[in-house]
Amino acid sequence: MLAQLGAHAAELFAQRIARLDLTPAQAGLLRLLDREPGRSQRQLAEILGMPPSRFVPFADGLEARGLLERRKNPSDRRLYALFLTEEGAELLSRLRGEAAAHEKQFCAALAPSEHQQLTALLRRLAQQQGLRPGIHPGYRSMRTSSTPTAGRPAPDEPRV
Amino acid sequence: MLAQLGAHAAELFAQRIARLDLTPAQAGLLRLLDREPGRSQRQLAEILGMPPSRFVPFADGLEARGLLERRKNPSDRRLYALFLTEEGAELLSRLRGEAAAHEKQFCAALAPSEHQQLTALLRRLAQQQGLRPGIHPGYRSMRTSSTPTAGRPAPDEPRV
DNA sequence: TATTGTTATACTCTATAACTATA
DNA sequence: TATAGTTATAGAGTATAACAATA
Repeated sequence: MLAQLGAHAAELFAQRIARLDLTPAQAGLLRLLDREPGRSQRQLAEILGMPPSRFVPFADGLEARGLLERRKNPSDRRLYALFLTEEGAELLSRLRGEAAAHEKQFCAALAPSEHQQLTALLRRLAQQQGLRPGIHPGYRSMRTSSTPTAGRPAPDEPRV
Repeated sequence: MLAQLGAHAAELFAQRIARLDLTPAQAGLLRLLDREPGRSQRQLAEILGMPPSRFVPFADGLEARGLLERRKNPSDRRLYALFLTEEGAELLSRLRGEAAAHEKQFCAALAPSEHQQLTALLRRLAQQQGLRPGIHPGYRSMRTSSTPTAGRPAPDEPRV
C-alpha cells in the first residue's frame, strides 16, 4: 500500500509540475543544485544514480532553458561546475510552492495532528532504511524530458 | 518523502520476489487472477492499465511456466478466460508469505501500535485518493519479464 | 596512464496499427 | 461491421563503449 500510495503521489506531483514544464527528475536536479552548488557532472550523475552519458543531454535541456549554468573550473579544465541561474532559482522557488500545495492537497483527509504523526512515522522508516533526506526514488530510469512522446493515450486512462 | 519511501519499498520487494523469479507486475497479475478469475485478456489488460499487445507476451511467460491457464469460452470462442493453475495458486501463497515478511522487515523500526497507526493513516489517504485495494502503481510501464537485460550494474549502485 | 565530458552504436522495450478469427 | 486476441513494425530511450581533451 505504501508503494501504491507513493507511486500515486508521485504521479499527481508529476502532473502538477508539468505546468512548469518540469519532470520530477528535472525538479530533483534543481533541488540538488541548490543544496550542492558547483559539483561536477560526474558527481551529480552519481548522486542521481544515472550514467554520465544520460546526464549530459539531461543537463543540456535545462541549460538551454537558462535554468542552470556550466562554468569551467580554471584549476582543472576538464571539469564543469554546475550552478543554478537566477532564473533557475526563481523556478525552484515556484516549484517549492507547488510541492507544499501538493502535500497539503494530498493529505487533506488528515487532521493537522495526524499529518504530523504520519510525517514522523515516515521519517523514522526513512532513517532506518538509510534514505537520504534528498529525493532519490528511481532517477536511473526516469523521464528526463517532458516531451509527451507524441500522442499519449490521455493522462487518465481507465484503470478500474 | 512518501513517494521516495514507496519507491524504496517497491524496490526491496522486487528484489525479494526475484528469488521466486517474479517481477512486481507478474505478482500483481497472479493476485488479480486470484481475486477475479475467468476474466478476458482485454479486461485484465485494462485493469492493469497496459495495452493488449503488451499483455499477450506478458501472459505468455506465465502460461509457459504453468502458472496460469487460458481456457476458451465456448459461448464466444473469440474470448479466453484466464485462471490460476494449481501451481500458480501455490506460488501465490508463497508470494503472500514473502509480502508479509517484507512488510514486517520494512516496518521493523516501528512498534506494533505505530505500525497499526501508519496503516490506518495510509488507508485513509488511499480511500480519499480513490485507489482500489488491489495494487495498481504504474503497471503501464513496468518490467514484464525478469530478464536482467544482460550485465546490469549491480543492484546496489552508489547513490549517495 | 587516468579521468572528465561527450558522442555513437547497438539493443531493449513500447505502442500503433495491421491481421485473423469470430460474432 | 465490430470485437478478442495476436503479430509486425517503427520509433523512443537506454547503456556500453569508444572518443577527445586535460591532467
